[in-house]
Amino acid sequence: MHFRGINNIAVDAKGRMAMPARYRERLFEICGGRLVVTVDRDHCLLVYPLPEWEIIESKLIELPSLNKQARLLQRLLIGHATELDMDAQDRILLPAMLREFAGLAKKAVLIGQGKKLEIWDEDTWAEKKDEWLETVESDSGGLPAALEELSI
Amino acid sequence: MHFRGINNIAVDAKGRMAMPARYRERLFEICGGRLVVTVDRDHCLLVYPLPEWEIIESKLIELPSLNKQARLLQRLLIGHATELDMDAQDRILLPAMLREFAGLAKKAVLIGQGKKLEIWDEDTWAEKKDEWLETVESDSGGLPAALEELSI
DNA sequence: CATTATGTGGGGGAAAGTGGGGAATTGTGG
DNA sequence: CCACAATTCCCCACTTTCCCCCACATAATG
Repeated sequence: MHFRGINNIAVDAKGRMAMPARYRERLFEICGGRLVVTVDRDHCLLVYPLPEWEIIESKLIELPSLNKQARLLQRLLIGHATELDMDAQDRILLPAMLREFAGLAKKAVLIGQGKKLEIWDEDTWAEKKDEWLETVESDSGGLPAALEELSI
Repeated sequence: MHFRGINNIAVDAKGRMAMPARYRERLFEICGGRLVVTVDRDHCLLVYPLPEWEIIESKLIELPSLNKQARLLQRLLIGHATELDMDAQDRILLPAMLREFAGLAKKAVLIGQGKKLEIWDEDTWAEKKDEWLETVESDSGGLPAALEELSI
């Protein structure tokens, strides 16, 4: 049901990216290969099955229009949300603008994250990963309530 | 159903702008190509399908006339609202006054925002985007309740 | 080792985006 | 009311991008 795990992925000169085989069947069931890609504040890309994205989008649209934070999120997330269909070879074409945003060169990494997938530039991912390993240990102050009680 | 995603757009010397192909069919269904363009506080332009605009306009008109903010909004939004039809090539002609308002030069950006579209000058958009990305990270205090619990 | 599944790359046709000439329409001033 | 100017709109031509298709390379399977 959920996406998990990591895949090394090549992005070719045209900006295409093959969807790993293990996701294909499921993606066709869930959404007929219709995906939505958008940006994340950590400079990676988020990939949702279309129906899953629409739930999130609806929540965002319902937010009060005059609120500054709300508009900011709407513009970043909805503004960059691009609907992509998988082609006959089960690839998706990442728009140039989104590739630039995530600093995607030739080598990328696809990360399963539950209801969504994340695409990272390989180097960026490696850096961040090291960074997080340190942060998680030290900083356990100021967590939201739900996190304080989390048992993993 | 909703508008989303980003398009690079050229505004030609006459002030015309091609509507991206993926929106055309839908726009003709919804409103027969009849659009309303107006201004936004953030110096971009807002584009609504006519019926959608009429809902917004009604809400604005119903606001209390003695409230300063309300009058201000009414004058800005209703005052600048211009009805535009798409031409035979699916382009719209942006009035000079609105182009100036948004600082639109040759290169612009069209952003899907749910029920409406936004038109930005390319440079302005890039600046704002960077600004927002920083804001999102640092400032997560003082969010409306609906935002605190948002899971994306 | 043969055979199938999976990833990767590129050529070419179709569609979308862009720009400019000129006709038709509108508005303005005499 | 007419002449002139400005604007708007339609048409055509060019350029760029996208997407379908085929081909091969690499890895997994029996």
